[in-house]
Amino acid sequence: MKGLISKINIQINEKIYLKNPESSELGQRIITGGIDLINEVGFEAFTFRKLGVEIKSTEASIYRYFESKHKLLLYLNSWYWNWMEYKILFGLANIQCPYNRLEKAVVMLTETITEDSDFSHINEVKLNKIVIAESSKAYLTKEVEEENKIGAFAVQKQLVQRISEIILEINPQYKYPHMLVSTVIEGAHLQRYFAEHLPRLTDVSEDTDAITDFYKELTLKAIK
Amino acid sequence: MKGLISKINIQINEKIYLKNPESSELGQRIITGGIDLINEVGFEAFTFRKLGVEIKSTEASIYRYFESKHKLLLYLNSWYWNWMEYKILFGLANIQCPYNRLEKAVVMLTETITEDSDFSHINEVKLNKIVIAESSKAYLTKEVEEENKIGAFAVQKQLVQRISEIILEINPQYKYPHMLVSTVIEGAHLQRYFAEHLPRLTDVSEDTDAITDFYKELTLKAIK
DNA sequence: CAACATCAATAGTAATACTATTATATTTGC
DNA sequence: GCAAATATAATAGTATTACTATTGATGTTG
Repeated sequence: MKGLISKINIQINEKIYLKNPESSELGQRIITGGIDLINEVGFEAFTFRKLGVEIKSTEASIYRYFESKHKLLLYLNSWYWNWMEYKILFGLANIQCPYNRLEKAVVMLTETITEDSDFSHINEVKLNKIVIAESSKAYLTKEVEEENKIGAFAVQKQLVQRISEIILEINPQYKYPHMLVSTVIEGAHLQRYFAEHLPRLTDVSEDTDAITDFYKELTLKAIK
Repeated sequence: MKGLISKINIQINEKIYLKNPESSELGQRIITGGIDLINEVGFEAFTFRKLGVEIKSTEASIYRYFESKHKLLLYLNSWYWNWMEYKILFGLANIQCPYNRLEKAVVMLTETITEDSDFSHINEVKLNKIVIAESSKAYLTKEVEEENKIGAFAVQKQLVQRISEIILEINPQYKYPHMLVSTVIEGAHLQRYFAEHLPRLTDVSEDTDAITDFYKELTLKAIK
């Protein structure tokens, strides 16, 4: 089982980094250590200096790999969505019925990641937490459009496109497939965050996964 | 018309500021100037020093009113949701049918603000842009829970609660009213942002207001 | 094995977020 | 009516942050 997926090499847009962190041992430590530290202190308090101490390197060396901490966040975000796309592609491979395909995709997009696939030095459970709490900061900036031009958000857009196509297969008349998919993706992340920190904004239930349930139901009703 | 609404005084949680910006002329300049500057340069690049120059005061004087730029953002956010609650309360006053009440509320929550109500020194059109692009940064921090404890997000929570109650009036069996409402509110903001900066993630149409249309339809179908 | 490229460390700079202290008005109590 | 108390904002900082210029060490190739 591990065989197939472990061979997958996640390719990140070259314009996001200065030097490919996959290409050296220090680069990999920057990524794993960065994920740990951002999770620990949050993106605002995260600095390359602190990361340097953590991974026993220096600020300046980290700047060889990433122009800024914002670019590192773009990298992590891209990695996550690349990984998610593989995961979904793989998960949908044997499903023919578009209804079932859509349902499975929504579940995979909205469920919490609880297992590290372990095919790289990147822990997807921790990375999922960063995507939930920090990734909107990757595009809510004055630089979005330039970063979009260099392809920093291409993976997400492709994934939204792919799932929109399944929706159109089910209901070719449906007017808002992209809005629905991006609402589900971003909404689910927000709900997970709310459930943990601002429960009054959500409807948490202990046993079943209310968030996945809610978005599954919402999607299927919306495209009817 | 202006009579009624102009008498409304928006009260902000005292724990958010050091000195009430409504209480002095400088305080009001901090708010109006702050809104302008955040809109212009974005929250990351916004500093109290720059604001001081803009409003012909100083950094230190602004620190008399707000402990940090983050607290100023919390203030603007609270002000906006307080204003929105008044607006919705007012807008629903003469509507009896819960279906129509819900529909009107969703429209008011998701439409773009194009007119400044002009009953204060605060421009709601500009403030709406800040809420869309920056307000998630108000709660996506490691300090959320403490800030939540002092009531920084009480207004939003109350509004979500109010609209959830309308939903339950229509369908008392519906399991996820809070999730639906917060998904609609945050989703609509995100879609407006995407439509402007990352159109591939949405379905923009020039003539009608696709975003309001989408969320109206989504809400009504969801609670069926 | 010399030329060249790759790599990471030292030691900075400019700008940012935030504060301690003082000077100047304004209000209040008697 | 004026001294004491208070409100107000300015000056002049500090500590930290994001980011860079330069150099020395290591590895690679013709």
